[in-house]
Amino acid sequence: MDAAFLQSLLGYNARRASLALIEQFHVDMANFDLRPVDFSVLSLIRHNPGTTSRQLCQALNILPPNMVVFLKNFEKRRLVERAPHPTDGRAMGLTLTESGKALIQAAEKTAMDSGLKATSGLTEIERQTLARLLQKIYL
Amino acid sequence: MDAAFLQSLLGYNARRASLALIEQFHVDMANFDLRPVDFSVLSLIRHNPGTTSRQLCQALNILPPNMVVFLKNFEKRRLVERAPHPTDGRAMGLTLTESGKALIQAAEKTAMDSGLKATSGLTEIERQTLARLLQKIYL
DNA sequence: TCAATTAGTTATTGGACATAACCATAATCC
DNA sequence: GGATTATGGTTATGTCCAATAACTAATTGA
Repeated sequence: MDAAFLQSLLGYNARRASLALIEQFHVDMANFDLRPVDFSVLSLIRHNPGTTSRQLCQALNILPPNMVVFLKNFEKRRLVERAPHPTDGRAMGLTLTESGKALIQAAEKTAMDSGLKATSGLTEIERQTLARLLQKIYL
Repeated sequence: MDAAFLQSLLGYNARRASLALIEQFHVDMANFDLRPVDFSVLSLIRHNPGTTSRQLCQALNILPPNMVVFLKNFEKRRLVERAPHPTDGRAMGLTLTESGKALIQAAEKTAMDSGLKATSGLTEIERQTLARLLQKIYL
């Protein structure tokens, strides 16, 4: 099967690689019960304590109604807590609970290892080049 | 918002870049009424006339029941024709109609331009490097 | 002050992908 | 050569995820 033309398209290559990485992610993160988007949200809260739902939506390109579902789920799992925002009465400041911190800390380590496993054919230099070029596209 | 950690993960970068490329694809391909997966299927049939549904499924990592829907749609639009396979009585050989050829030929040109537009911050060398590294992940 | 904007939420919809079960033909192997 | 297994294709269905519409409450700003 000749797929040479498709393989000349960056969109095709990016999508196929992305799916391969996500597949590995699912395997390695099974113990955490975290999908990629869950992981991203928790990681952002960890590194930006007190952030709001809206800020997370903008950072991750997620629509607010969907974020509500994620956060509600995190609260039910006692991973995230919501406190009144200090300056904006409409917003809620988001922070991780102790178990949330423990979970995302371990999950981040696992995610890094998963990425390395899925890109075992690349050198460390190539990984850095790849990350840099991909960021030039979406940032 | 500090997203430095997420940006160190290749999976995150690949997914975000992939979504950005697909978004541009949708804009530019609006006139063709082809989603990325439709485009990929038609392009493969163009470059592999006589191929079977199963071969397309394997090449694009699509499950057979979903491919049926795509191909049925293409037949309804008079873009693809199915003929009895010369050697396998179960299979059908897939070819493009004249209008199918005309459509995908124009669509391929548009898709290439779309990819260039979405990666305007990259040099041609960088695009080639990126494609090569991404293929190392999923091939 | 009051109109416009923003943060958050609820309910619902639509699309993409996966699963189960099935028929017809091919290939395999006593 | 006939039974068994595997494969190509199909139908129906289910699930998960992203998008839309509509709403409340609070803030901003002319």
